[in-house]
Amino acid sequence: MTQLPLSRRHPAEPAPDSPSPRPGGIAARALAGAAPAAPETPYLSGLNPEQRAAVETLEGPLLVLAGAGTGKTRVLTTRIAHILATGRAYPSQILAVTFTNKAAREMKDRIGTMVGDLVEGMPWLGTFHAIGVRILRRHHELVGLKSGFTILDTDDQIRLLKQLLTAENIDDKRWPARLLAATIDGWKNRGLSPKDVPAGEGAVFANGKGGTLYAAYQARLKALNAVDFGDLLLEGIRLFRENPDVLAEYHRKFKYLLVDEYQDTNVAQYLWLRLLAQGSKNVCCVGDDDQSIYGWRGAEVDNILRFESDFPGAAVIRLERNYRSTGHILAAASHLIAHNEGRLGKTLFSEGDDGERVTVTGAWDSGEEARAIGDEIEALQRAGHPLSQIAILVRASFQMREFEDRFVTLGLPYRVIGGPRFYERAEIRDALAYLRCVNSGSDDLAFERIVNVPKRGIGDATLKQIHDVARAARVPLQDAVRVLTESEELKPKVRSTLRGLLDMFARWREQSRVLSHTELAEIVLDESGYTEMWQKDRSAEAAGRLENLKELVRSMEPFENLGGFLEHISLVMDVDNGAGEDAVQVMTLHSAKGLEFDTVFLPGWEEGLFPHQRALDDQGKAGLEEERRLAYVGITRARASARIYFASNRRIHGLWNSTLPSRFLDELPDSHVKVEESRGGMGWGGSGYGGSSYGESRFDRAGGSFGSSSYSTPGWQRAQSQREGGFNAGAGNVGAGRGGARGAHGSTHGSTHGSPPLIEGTLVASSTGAPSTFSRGERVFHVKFGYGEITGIDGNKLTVQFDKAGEKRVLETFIEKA
DNA sequence: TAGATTAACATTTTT
DNA sequence: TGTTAATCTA
Repeated sequence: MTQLPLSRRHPAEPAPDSPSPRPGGIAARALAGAAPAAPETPYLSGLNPEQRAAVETLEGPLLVLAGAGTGKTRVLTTRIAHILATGRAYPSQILAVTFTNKAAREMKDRIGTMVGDLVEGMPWLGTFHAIGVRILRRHHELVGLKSGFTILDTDDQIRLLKQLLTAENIDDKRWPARLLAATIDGWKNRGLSPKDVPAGEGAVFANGKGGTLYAAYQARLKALNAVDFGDLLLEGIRLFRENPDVLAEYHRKFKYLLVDEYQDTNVAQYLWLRLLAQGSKNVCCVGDDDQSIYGWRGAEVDNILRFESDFPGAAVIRLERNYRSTGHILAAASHLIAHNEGRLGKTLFSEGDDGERVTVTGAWDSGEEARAIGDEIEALQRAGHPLSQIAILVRASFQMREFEDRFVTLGLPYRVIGGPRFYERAEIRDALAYLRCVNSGSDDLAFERIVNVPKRGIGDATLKQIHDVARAARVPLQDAVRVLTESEELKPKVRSTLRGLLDMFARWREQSRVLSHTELAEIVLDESGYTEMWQKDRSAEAAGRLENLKELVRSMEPFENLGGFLEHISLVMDVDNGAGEDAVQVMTLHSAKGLEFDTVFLPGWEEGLFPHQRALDDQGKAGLEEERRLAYVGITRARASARIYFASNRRIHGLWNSTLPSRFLDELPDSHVKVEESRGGMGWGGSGYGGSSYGESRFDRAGGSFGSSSYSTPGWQRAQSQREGGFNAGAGNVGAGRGGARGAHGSTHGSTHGSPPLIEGTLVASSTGAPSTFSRGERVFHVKFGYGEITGIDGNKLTVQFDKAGEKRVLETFIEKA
C-alpha cells in the first residue's frame, strides 16, 4: 500500500467544536503537505472505476453495494484517506462505525498504512457500541446515569431478570429469564423503549406481564447505575431526541459518516445513524444485501433495501468486479443466490480463470464425510498447500466435533475459530467480578457472583438476607453486608466469613492506590482463594483455567489502570489470539463472513441442517432466503476451490437420522459443478444419495410456496444420473464396507422394489406412480434404526415406529420387510 | 450447604 | 449423545 505523503505530521487539532476546515483551505494545504492532492494521487490509481467513484463521491448520501470480494474494505479505508488527504475534514470529524472490534481494528490498521499516525486522531472509529458508550459517558447526566456507570453483559442481564421474575412471582420454568432477555433485546434492537412496546406484544410474555417486566428491568438498571448493550444505542437515541442542542453539537462535529456492513444494522442502529446523519448528510454505507445473515439477531435487510428512500438524493454504486474467486466458483454462487427474491441484485464477474468447478460429494454418513475431507486435506498438504489457507465451514458448531476427532487421529493441525470466547469463560468472569468489586463498592451483580466463589458457606439463605437488607435500606449489597455483620442476625461463622470478605475488599482498595493493576489482580486472585480453588480442582480443565487466569492478567498490561481495563473488556469480548500458525481453520459459516481461503470445504449440505429446519419453521421463506445467503457466503469465501459435501445419515442428538441432500445443491448450475465420488467408492451411489434423493421430498410438495426447484433442475437431473449409475456400483461395495446388515439392505433394494420409474431423466415420485409395496402395520427393518412397525405411508416415505429409535420418517428404499 | 443425581434440551453470535 | 441446570438428599 502506498504511503500518503501526509503521514509525517499531525496537523494541529481543532478544539472539539471549532469550525471545520474549509475545503482547499489552510488545513488542506497543511494536510496535503508537499504533495498536493492532485487528481492522480497514488492511493487512487490502484482502484477500478467503480471503486474510485465510491471513494470520490464524498458529498451527500452514498450506498456502496459491494459484492463478495469486490474490495469493500479497500474502498472504505481509501475513502477515509481521501477525505483526510484533501483536507475536507480532520481525523476527529469522521465517524466510522463497524460491527465488530475486529473490523474496527482492521480498518484502523489499514488506514494507518495509508495515512500514518493521523489515524490515531480518529476517536470516532469504532463499533456502534463503543461509540455509543463514548457519547453516553459525555452526557450521562442527561439520560439519568451517574458517571462511571457499568455495562452489563448477557450473564448479568439474565441474573438480573431472574431476580425480577422471582420478585414478580412468575414461574421461571414456564417463562425463562433467557427468553425474557431475548425478548427485551429484540425490542431494543427495534428501538423500542418500554413505553413504545405495542401492548399486544408486551402481553405475550408471562400472561401480559412482558411490558411491565421490561419497564421494571429498566428501572433496576437505573438503580444499579448500569446499562446493557441495547441501551448503549437506545439511550443515545433518547439523548439526541430529547436534547437537540446535543445532537446539533454532533452534527457540527461529524463531517463525514461511514458505516461498514450496513446490511447487518438493526432498527436502533439505523435510527441512531439517521439522527447523526441529518447534520452533514455525508453518510456512506457499505454493504451487501446478499450477505445479510444476522436477521435472527435483529439485523434488518430492509435498511439496505430502503436506503435510497431513507436518504433522499442518495447515490448508489455497485461494486461487481470480484477479485477473489475463480469463474466457476463465482458463477455457482451467483446462480444460487439468484434464487432469492428480496434482493437488490448484483452481477458479480471476474476476469480471472474459470478455475476448477465447485465439487459436490456425497458420503454415507458424517463420519465418512470427515474421513473424506481429512484425506483431501492430507493430499493438499502433500502437494504443498498451506493448511492455513484451507477452511472447513459448517452450519452448526456440533458438526465441528467430528472433524476435530478426525484431525486428531490424522495428526493434522487445526484451529477452531469462534466457540466459547475467552471473556465468557467462567473463571475469567469470576476473576473480573472480583476486580469489579474492588473497583466499585456498588457493583451488586459482580458481588453476587463471587460472594460464594470459592465456596465460603454463603448459601441462598444468607444471600436472601443480604438482599432484604439492601432493598430495605436502598444501599448496595456490600453496604448491606456491612450492616449485617455489625448486627446479631447472622450465625457467627457466616458473620466472620463476610466480615473477612469485606476486609479483603477494603485492603485491596487500599493497595490499588500503590500497586499497578496487574499486581493488584494477582494479589486479589491469590488472597481471595480463587487461584487455590482451581489448583485443588482435580478435573481435566483446571490447568487450562489457571492458564487462562494468567492470560487475563497478561492482557491487563497495556491498560493504564483497572478502570480502563474493565471498560475495555465490557465492550471488547474477544481476544487477539495468535493467528499465523499453519493449521486448518474450522469455523461456522457465520464467523467466516469477511474471510477468504484458497480452499473451502462445505460439509453438511442436507435438508434440515442446511437449510436448517429451525430457520424454515420459524421464519418460513425469509428464513430460507437467509440460509441461502449463508450458503452464498460460504461458497464465496473460496478463492480457488470450493468443495461441498453432504451425508446421507447424520447423528443428531445421539440418534441416527437419514437425511436428504440440501435443496441448495439443486440450485447450483450444472455447468459449474462437478459431482465427485466419495473416497472409498460408496459415497454417492452405494451410500445413499441415489437412495435418499429420489422420490418427492416434503419441499417438493410444498413446492409452490417455497419456490423450490422442479425435477428438471440440473441438480436434480444430476442426482438422477448419479443414482442410476452409482447404485449398482455401490451395491458391490455394500457388504464389504458396512457389514451384514447393510448387505441385506442392498439386496432388498434391488430385488424387492427395483428403481422407481424414470421418465426422461425426471423422476416421478412414487406417490404419483407405483404404490408402495409396504402396508401399514407391517414389521420392517432399517440399517440404523433396527426393527419397527409401519404406522404411516406417504408416497415413498414411510413413518415407522421403531422399537428402539422411536418414530421416524424414512425413505422406503432404506427399509426392508422384517 | 454441598455434592449427587436427574431431567431437559440441543442453530447461527456480537456488543 | 453430551451438556447444563435444577432438584434431591445427606
